[in-house]
Amino acid sequence: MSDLRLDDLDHDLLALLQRDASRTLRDLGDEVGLSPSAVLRRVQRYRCAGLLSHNVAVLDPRHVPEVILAVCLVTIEDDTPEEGRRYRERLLEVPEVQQAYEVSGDYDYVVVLACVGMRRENEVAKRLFQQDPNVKRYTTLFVLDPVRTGSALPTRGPDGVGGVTGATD
Amino acid sequence: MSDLRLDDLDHDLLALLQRDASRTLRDLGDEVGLSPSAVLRRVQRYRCAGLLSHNVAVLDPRHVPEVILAVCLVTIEDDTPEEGRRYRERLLEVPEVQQAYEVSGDYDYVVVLACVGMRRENEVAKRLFQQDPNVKRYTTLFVLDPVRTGSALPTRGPDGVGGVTGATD
DNA sequence: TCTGAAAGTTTTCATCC
DNA sequence: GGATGAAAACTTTCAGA
Repeated sequence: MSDLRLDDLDHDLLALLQRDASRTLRDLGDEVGLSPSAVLRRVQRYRCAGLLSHNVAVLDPRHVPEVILAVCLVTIEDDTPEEGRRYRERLLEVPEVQQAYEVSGDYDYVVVLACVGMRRENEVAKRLFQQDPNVKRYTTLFVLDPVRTGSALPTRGPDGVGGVTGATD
Repeated sequence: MSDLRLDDLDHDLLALLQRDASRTLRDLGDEVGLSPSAVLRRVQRYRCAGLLSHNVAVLDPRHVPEVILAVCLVTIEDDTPEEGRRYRERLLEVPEVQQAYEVSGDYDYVVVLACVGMRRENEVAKRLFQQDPNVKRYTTLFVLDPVRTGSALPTRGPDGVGGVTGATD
């Protein structure tokens, strides 16, 4: 794992790829002022470093009928690290768990569920929260409007903050 | 906007594409038992219907140093629909707002922030929550462990629930 | 609607600047 | 580091079953 210095072009490319990964190397190069092969060399560096992990297709939720999004705020019983590990494994077993975060503060976990139909939503909530012995209490916030979705990460901070590390193979 | 009937192969393909959109048509076809051109025809149907919107690159947060994820739970002052619209616009102006949901229940908005450095995190929280006249109160849950991230949607429910609609162009 | 082959791009790599 | 040009691979189209 070594440092991977990123210049402005790198930050731009990473932002573009996080918005749309289907653009050609030529297209990307035209936008940032580089040849296709120069873009490729940089992209390969990101991949080798483990910074760029993979590409995913994004579905438009408006075209998946009956899809329900819900944010669940979970408080767990005081438990051992081992029990926590097992609870996270149980979360990962359910494909409708779109996101799950262990957090600090007023709750212990934030879980985003994406289900087809309210019936499935209830099944999942029952399994993961009501019937789970590790869960003390939980509350569900149903999503009325997904104002913004995605998993884009910024790569640079306000000033010089934000070098990037990656494995050098 | 018309119905787009999906069979089991379609559900499988959509799940595969949401996991990894870089696989070739041949590769996908081999996995589900279809020729590359048959896969292409189906994928084009999803795109024309608006179901498949675009592809994005996923960064590994472990290789973006100083990246901080936080889930903010926001309660707003009673406001008009117009004020709500303007608040959502202010959220969308900030690139560090990775996700934002208007929700029902104990809070009004759930906002996921992804920032490089705690300093930037504080700047953004100040701007969007502390200084905003529409916000009554908010609480921040810092992410200790991103157990699962992503934006994958299921396309089928427990039983026959979950036909898919899309625009036919 | 699928298969299989042909045409057109894109990605990739070696080479040079 | 970046540009150029050739080779390989993939996507896309189309005729035929």
